[in-house]
Amino acid sequence: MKNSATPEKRSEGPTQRGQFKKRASILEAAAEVFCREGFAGASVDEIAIEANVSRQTVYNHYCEKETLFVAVVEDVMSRADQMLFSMLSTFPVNADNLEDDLVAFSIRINKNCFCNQDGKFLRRLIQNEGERYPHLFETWRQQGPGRIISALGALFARLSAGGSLKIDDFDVAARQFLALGNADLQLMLLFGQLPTESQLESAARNAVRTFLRAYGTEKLAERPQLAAVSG
Amino acid sequence: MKNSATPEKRSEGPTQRGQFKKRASILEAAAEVFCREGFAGASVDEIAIEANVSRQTVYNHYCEKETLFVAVVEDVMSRADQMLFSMLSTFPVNADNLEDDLVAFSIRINKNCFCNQDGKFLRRLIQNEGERYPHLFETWRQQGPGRIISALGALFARLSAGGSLKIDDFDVAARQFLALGNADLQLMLLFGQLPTESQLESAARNAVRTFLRAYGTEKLAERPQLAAVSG
DNA sequence: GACGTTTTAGACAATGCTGTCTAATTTTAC
DNA sequence: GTAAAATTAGACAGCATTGTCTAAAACGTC
Repeated sequence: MKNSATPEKRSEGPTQRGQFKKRASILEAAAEVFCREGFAGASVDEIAIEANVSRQTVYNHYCEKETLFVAVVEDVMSRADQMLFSMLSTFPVNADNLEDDLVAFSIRINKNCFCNQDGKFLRRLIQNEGERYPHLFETWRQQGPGRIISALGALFARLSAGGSLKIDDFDVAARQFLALGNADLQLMLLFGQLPTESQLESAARNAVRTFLRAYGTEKLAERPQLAAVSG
Repeated sequence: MKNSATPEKRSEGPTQRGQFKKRASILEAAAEVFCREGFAGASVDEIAIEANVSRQTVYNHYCEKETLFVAVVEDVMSRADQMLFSMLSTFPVNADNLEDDLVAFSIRINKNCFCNQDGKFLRRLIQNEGERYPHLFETWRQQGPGRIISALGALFARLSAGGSLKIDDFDVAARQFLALGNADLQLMLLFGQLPTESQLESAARNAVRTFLRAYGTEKLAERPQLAAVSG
């Protein structure tokens, strides 16, 4: 009874035993190649080679290129999702040292959500294929940015109620916080480059400083801005 | 002497007479298709059909798909460039009504640079092919965002000297101004959607309000923020 | 109307990619 | 060690695409 492993239409390939290493290796390689070449430009051969796997094995696990693509996107999204969750659940709310806390938070969210390989993948693929696979990214849209915004908004609401901030619209402030945190990095990110530690640091400092100038209460001393990121 | 119109390696196709309509039509269609499908996904046939032109005509004007792609990118970039120039050269510096002036400017720069078809094209293509064609986009990087930033920085320096603003680092402030102007629109832009007039308006209001809270001098009354953009 | 140029439709070879198939080989569980 | 499951290399058909070529048609200008 050969070919019993052939994946049916929506099956997920070899089902029973513990050969997860191949799957993981395929997913990882596929993410790399899809990110580099786009969906149309990526060839299954290239992915198989980069995964140290035969092409047939790829087709054993994922019946079509598109199935593989969807699996990769879902994999990256779920990783990004749990990363985001762990980040939001550990945010310190000390209120004293608010500036340093916000800087640390901005650095962490940039490093772990926007400025890593997964963030690059999602940005690129959503921008390219988002219109072609509306429902595939729609869930991410709600669970990713949507949850960041509302969690940040809730945080700002608490800080506002506690008197550390003075904010009218919490969601607007949340979007602005994220936008300011990317202000110095956007150009590099557009070109696919990832920032260094010190670029992350100075971008976050500049962002938080301006954010607190706009929304902070009168506790904050005025310090000079850091130098711009050349990127 | 047939085939005298065949483009040599770097020639630009049929040279003498006034058949610019075909060229323009090809460039327009190619921009559309490259933007929609990416470089690898776009077929020359598709472009020819969308341009109402035979495939051979495309090859008469541009000897390869890549030649056409470079021409399209340069065309879009030059259009974006002169649009940017006309925008920066007409900025009003009244200093009274600073808020409304900045709002109008933010709307105009978003509408004419980031949130139109050319902006969408450049964002998409740079993100996808930027690493593959480094020098092609490098000039844009300097002449596009670079000039916006420094022109805005210079403007802010003037306003700062005149006492309307209080800014430490003008380039940082310029980047932040642009980032704030996009804060409410980034998600739509990522998904390839273009904002409506009223979304542009409210995004700009929110941005300028926060910007002036951070950098304005004490002339500004406090008004409530507008509702968030749902897009 | 004549002439040179441009455009067109279609055929064409070369190439690369997708997805299938097969038969041999390796891995894994027990 | 054995048997089932998974992997491999390779060949393969089908298809789309790129870029070339040709001969006919359309165009523009004088």
